[in-house]
Amino acid sequence: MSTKTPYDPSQFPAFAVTVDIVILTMSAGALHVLLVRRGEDPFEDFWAIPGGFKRPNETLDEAAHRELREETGVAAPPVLAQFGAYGDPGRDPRMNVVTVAYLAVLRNVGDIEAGTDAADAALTPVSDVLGGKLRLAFDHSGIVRDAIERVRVELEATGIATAFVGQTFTMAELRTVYEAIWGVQLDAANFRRSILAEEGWVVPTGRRARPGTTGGRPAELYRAGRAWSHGGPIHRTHRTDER
Amino acid sequence: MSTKTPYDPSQFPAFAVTVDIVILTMSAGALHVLLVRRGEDPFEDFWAIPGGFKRPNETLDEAAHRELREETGVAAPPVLAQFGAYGDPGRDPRMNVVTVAYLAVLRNVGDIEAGTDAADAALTPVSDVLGGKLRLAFDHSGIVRDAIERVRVELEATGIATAFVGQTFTMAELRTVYEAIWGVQLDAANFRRSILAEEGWVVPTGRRARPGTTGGRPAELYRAGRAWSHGGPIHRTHRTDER
DNA sequence: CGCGTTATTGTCGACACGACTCGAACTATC
DNA sequence: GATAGTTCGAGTCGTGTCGACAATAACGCG
Repeated sequence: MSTKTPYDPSQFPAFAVTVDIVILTMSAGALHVLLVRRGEDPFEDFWAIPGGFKRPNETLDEAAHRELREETGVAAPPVLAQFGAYGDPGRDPRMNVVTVAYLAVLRNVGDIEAGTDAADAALTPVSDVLGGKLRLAFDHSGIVRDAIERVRVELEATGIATAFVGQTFTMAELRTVYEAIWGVQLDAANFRRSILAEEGWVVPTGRRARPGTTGGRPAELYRAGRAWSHGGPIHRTHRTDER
Repeated sequence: MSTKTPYDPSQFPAFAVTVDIVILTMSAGALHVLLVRRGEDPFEDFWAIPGGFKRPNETLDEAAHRELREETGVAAPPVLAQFGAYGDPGRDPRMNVVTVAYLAVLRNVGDIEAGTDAADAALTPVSDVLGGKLRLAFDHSGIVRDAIERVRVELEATGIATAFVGQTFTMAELRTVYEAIWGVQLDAANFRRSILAEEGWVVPTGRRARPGTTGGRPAELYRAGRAWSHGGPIHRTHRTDER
């Protein structure tokens, strides 16, 4: 009723604050998430997303960068953004833990393999997590689900798509990002037009990719220009195999 | 390098976790935020957004509902959604505090006045906060800024607009919400068509509002139907007086 | 060189959106 | 009660976008 809270501020409850990271990347035309296998007691041998305790003298963003660097060796990811906080009582049976979840996007798998132990970490298709095939430790399944939903929205509103492809890329590679994340089929011709209509977002390099083993006309190579913030070129209208 | 963190988990640093709420409502055609005046030492007499400590036996959402009820008396707000976490070192000079920020939307001012002390709380135009006229306690100015940006995005992607108007409303009232939050002018005729085109979102009641003192044809009254989740009817294309 | 494959360019119809106009229904004032 | 002013609802029209589809270009391979 009153503005005075009935809770004594001098006796505030203590929490552990952790930063967990959902690391996404494209592999073989499908969206993958980096998982680590737990070796300790709660949820031992379960797969989990990497994370760790926040230190008092660092910001949340700095903690996320530090954890990502410790896990993968990547110092400057294309995308590393906070997207949610999770603090349900009992989500960690040992103590009261509030975790701040981050979404990271890496360009290719080579970056990940360099910094992590292959036995303890693995790239897993996100469909295994979304479909319930693979149950993660703690509430990490729900956190991954929320991260995917976030990246689906960001894909339409921002230029996050270029974070999934290499420094130079073809239109087909970029289109695969949209198709894999949204689960739709996009017309190649219309996609190309829409991307090029957003002036300055992709810049032609003049070079061409060499065709694959199946032949075909070589595709032009582009590199990412500036990012946009409102109203990207590709909009989510028709949905085919939505999950 | 390795997956083993060099930080000892048994000696994790303790944090206080708070939940702060940016409470938004429409008043006199402009977007307003509810602020409370601090009476205690850090930032005494500064304006701040309401909030309080999270308890170990409640979820973050439950803590937000409890704080909102304590501050305003409102038990079931149309919108109460988490949008960010803030944990910069030194943001609270007393101790290490990580706060989880929530966005609340209330229908009208009457709800607020009932549960709070008028001397300690006030509805303030968000333009005063965004424009830098009013500097809030802690990092609350930035938190409010992020909340406004969030509601601007949600306005385009979801049906959050109806949360700002009453249970029944006219097209002009609903249009005012978009115009105030985006800072644009919308054509009344085209707005009406776009809203009605999204089938089932607003439901005509058959009744009519009585005209104001200036006369005019009485407007039809609508009530909110289902909410949508992707691709609302009104899109942000032209911008006039953007801040 | 012909064929399959892939990338790029072209065309066309449907539809959404913004700018604008006009009629409908009410209040206020003379 | 007639008229002006005001607000809302409905119609029109031109432009631009978007999706579907066809046509052409550039490669590898046999």
